[in-house]
Amino acid sequence: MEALTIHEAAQTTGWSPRMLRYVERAGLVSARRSPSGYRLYGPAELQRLRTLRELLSRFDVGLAEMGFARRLRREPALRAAVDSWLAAQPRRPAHVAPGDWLRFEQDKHEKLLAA
Amino acid sequence: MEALTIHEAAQTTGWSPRMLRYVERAGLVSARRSPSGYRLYGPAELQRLRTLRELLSRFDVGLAEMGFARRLRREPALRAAVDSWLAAQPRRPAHVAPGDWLRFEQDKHEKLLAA
DNA sequence: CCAACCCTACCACGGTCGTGTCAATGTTCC
DNA sequence: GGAACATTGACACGACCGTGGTAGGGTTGG
Repeated sequence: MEALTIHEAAQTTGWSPRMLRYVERAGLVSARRSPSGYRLYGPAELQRLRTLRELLSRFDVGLAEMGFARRLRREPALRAAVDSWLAAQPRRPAHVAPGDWLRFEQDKHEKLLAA
Repeated sequence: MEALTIHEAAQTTGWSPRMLRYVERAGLVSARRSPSGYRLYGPAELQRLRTLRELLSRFDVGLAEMGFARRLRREPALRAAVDSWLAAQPRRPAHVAPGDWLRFEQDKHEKLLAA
């Protein structure tokens, strides 16, 4: 089985060994461990590390923000609350009376936060 | 027209005036301005401030994280990249051969990042 | 056995977040 | 016109983020 040590994985992915450990602690890319506790990076992890790196630099996003995105996708209640809060913001549709729109969104919030 | 000054809005929403200005600069809740430049908070803004406060404390989320969620929803390319990266993570379905699953996700990433 | 690697656990340091306070200046209202 | 508010800008400060380093101790392989 082809598996790279943390230093080798760093070389081929553009991260530093230090950052690979940090990325793992951030819950984004974990490596399996050898019997003695060494991190072992397989092709899947290497690919994930490369695309992660590309994503972060292309959009100027941080690891913490990726962590929050991950949280959004595994906590449906959080996602629903955030989504509905944000949905109530933008240019409200002109064909809905402002009062009605507001009441609609308020109700939605009450229901969601009551859960 | 019923509109509160920043101090009054603070009282009834649980924020401090300082934080109301901060929230505005974070792009989350803006107040319209009086002719002389004073912020004027209407019922809609007050409601949004209250629900925002509830959301943040209930889920232990920060303003910056809400800002990122907002970014996710208004930058489809970012959202697609983040979503697809995260989608490739969890326990991969056992009925798909690991190699195939990996290649599938890699292809998806290449297509998305090439856009 | 020894060099070269790995582990965790710390210290450091500039940057941002969340918050308060203070200063200098303009507005409202009695 | 003076008290009580508003504005922006700055300084401060503890907490966390991203990153590097170092230290003390285990593992691997020639």
